[in-house]
Amino acid sequence: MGAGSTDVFLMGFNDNGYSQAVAAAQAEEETDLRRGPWTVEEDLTLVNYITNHGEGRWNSLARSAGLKRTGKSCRLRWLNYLRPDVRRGNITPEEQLLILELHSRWGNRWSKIAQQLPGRTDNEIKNYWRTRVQKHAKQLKCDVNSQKFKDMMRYLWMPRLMERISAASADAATANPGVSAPMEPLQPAAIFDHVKLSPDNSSMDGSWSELSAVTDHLSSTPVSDVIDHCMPTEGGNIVNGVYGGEFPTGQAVGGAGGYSDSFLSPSGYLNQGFPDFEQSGWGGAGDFSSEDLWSDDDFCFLQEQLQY
DNA sequence: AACCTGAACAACCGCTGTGAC
DNA sequence: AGTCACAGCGGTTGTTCAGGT
Repeated sequence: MGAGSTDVFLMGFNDNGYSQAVAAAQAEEETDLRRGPWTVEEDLTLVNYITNHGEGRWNSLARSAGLKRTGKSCRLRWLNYLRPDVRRGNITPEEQLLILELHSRWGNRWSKIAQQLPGRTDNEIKNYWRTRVQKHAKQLKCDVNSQKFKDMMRYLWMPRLMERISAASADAATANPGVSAPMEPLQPAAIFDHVKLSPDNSSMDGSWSELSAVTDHLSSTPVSDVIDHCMPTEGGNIVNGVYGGEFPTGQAVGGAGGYSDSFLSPSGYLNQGFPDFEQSGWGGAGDFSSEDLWSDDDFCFLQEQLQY
């Protein structure tokens, strides 16, 4: 069936006067639309059709391709699974770091966050957040949206990820001098440099270069030092768990001065030192599983800190 | 071996924004 | 200006599977 005849075929479906929900329900009754997991045959049909005709006009596409699916279902299947550039597999530490950072800035704007992670879908990032990140919050008995947990991510989790990325990068360079590591992990600072900000991101206060400087500093600094020194002074300046774009770059890179040792106000729950994460099972450099971010010991320590 | 539980992922649902008419 | 279809987004639910008991 050519495109022309398709258009003629579709004409009868336009302007039918029903609301979307009613139309969808009716269509489902009349055409016995399929639901649930996609079969291999359906996948092939969809891929073949899009290869030949392109994507878009999903309701039309579904009918024209002969799929007993709603347009929404076809779109979702294509975008989240069948698209050639979809990346499968574990979320890398670099990606985790970026997700954490972007979520702290944008909240549950999954599609916006996904745009910064090539090949990752909003659904995948959303699932990652719900299953991994929220799990940690639950284990720590604090709300994922609480300041406590946000601070925890920003000052414990993210620096730790940066360390792991740097360590893995260094290991790869040592093991294979002159040969690129298979993963070619980005340096922490580079991760943020690679984020392409659209014009509407001007609300981020132009802080990415500053953030890069900070991440540079963090990645070359032991975690305990980070915890001790990376808190901004002048009232903390932490808004909604992020630095609000006012991180004093020069002071951060300079190290001495500019940051309060009192660390987290008002409770100071993280200013009492830091456990030896290497020894307590956070996994060594190069352990890139998405698990092992927190060991049991880590949780015990953190839970103690959170009892205030 | 059977059952239970929870993690991970896929898919659906409801709502909103947008463009065409 | 109002209505409609559609695309897209975020929240939620369903399914599968691995690990534990």
